[in-house]
Amino acid sequence: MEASEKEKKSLNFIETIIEEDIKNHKNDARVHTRFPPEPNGYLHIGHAKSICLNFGMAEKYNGKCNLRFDDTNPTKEEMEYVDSIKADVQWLGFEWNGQELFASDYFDQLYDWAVMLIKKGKAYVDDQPQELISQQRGTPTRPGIESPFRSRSIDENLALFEAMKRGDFPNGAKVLRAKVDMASPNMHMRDPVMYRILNAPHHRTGDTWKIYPMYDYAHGQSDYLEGITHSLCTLEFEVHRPLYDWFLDELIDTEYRPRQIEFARLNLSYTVMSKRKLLELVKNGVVNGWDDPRMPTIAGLRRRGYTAASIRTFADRIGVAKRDNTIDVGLLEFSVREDLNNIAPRVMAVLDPVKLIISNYPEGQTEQIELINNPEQPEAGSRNIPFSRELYIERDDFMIDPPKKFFRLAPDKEVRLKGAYVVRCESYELDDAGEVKTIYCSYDAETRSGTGTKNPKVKGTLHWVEANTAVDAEVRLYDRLFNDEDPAGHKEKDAMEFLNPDSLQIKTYCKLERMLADVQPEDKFQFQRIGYFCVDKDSKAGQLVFNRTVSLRDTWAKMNQ
RNA sequence: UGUCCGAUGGUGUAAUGGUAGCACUGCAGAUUUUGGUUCUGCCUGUCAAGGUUCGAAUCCUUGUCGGACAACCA
Repeated sequence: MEASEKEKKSLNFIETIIEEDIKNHKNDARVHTRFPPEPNGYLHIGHAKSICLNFGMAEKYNGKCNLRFDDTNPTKEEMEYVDSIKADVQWLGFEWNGQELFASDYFDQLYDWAVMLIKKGKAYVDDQPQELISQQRGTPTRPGIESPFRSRSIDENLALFEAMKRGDFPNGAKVLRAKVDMASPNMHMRDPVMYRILNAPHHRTGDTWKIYPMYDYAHGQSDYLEGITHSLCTLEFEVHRPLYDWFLDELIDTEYRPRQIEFARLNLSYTVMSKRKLLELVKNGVVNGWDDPRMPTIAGLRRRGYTAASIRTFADRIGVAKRDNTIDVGLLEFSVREDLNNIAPRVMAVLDPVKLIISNYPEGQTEQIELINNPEQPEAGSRNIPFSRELYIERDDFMIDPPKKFFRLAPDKEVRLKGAYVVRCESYELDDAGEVKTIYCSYDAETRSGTGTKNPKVKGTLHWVEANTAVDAEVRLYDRLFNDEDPAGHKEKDAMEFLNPDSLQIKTYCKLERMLADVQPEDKFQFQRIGYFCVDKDSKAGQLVFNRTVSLRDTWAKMNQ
């Protein structure tokens, strides 16, 4: 049955290719992918798509997936990022094949191959400065012209390249170029640079190397050395593919060949995704670091309260194709709500408290109210919370002069207090500022939940917290960082002009039911009727801090828009 | 005035020459001691024009629109 279900499910274009390759016994019908981040920044939700794809294909086809750091540029890369990337991949729930790998593991082999290319007359040392080489490359619509050093003798090239390796020249003095075709309509084939001189220590190879390979020269061969079969990358590398194949053609002679396949990167509405823009947000202090809960980074989403499972489901839902796409950020929110709805314990929390006094409830009396922990999970059981004469309810749940469809509390109106009694608003008191200070109600002792004696139909049920036992907390309400659907998509305006000034709202005087006094960072809850919240890493006993992951669907708020 | 890639409801994604489906969103209703969840129903789509074919989202031609490419970045 499972097999027939699998057959029915349609394939994305990558799965189609893979299944075709398996059928043809290409590369011994192996499937081996890799996730190849450059360790120069934090992973974001776009990387998550790639991670889920690469690891997902390996899982689905009983293959393997490597984690390989593309560390060919020592001036940009740091060990710190290696660690954060590993942590993020693991948190997402994936296990890479063996040890993590590095392109720098292959520097020796890459060098030998470069020498081989020189000997074949397919590579040469160019002495020209960067600007000149750049000029000679032409433009997409005009062919380039050949470097005067292009026809150097093999021996000279060999000697020069070795001298480059030795460190005889300053940065930028020379480069090694592949001899391909300066007239190619593909810019990347116009004698691309293979090696540049970089007198910089590498985070793994230290001072061993003075020259470092370029991405194009390193990536395909790294894939080859690792036995990668399907090298999945984003669309912008499409034009690099002929070069990817060119190096492999010149260098190797086996039947096994890795194949580069490109897919469209993820774009999310109301979000920026480029490393540069993300860095700008951090550097300018718009957010508080890479793991700010408003950031689309894995670390940010995690701190925000997203579950790994919800991100994986999201990645499944958005699919994979080659056309440019912008996913509605609402789909991400839907995915996390769906997961949290199933797993998050329900608790009572009042974010904007106003005192409610039940005038006819005996002073000093307390009773225990039993509340279901999670209606979606009967086995999660129930708990008791105290109820007494003085409670807090949400300010929004009371209106002096309510509109017709307002199902909550108002003068002379009745509501049920969740799990407890039906109360009727008798009067209210304002403070000097004209804000509601206290609401006075009466209760009907026979309406207690579960007793069944009396169950009047009331339209609304409110959450509440017992005043004396409530614990205080700070709650951080997050909203989208940008007000514009495509903040980075404007030619004339910078994304930063569309920043949402209300992306963070801090509630300082929240009242929570007492069981929340003892929670740990990343613990997740549904604050009944409000949304999903998780404990922030800033939280301490006695100084609780919660982040709003996402609000509940709110048809009432929608009606009032 | 180059090369390559792409175009299916509002947003994504299927249909691989044979009934345009699914998800999200939106709308309407049912259930509900969360205005949550769940359930039901509905709206909305093949970029255009030709051609091939009994039959085209799918194949061909032309056009239109969008994207990528000119780091010693990845």
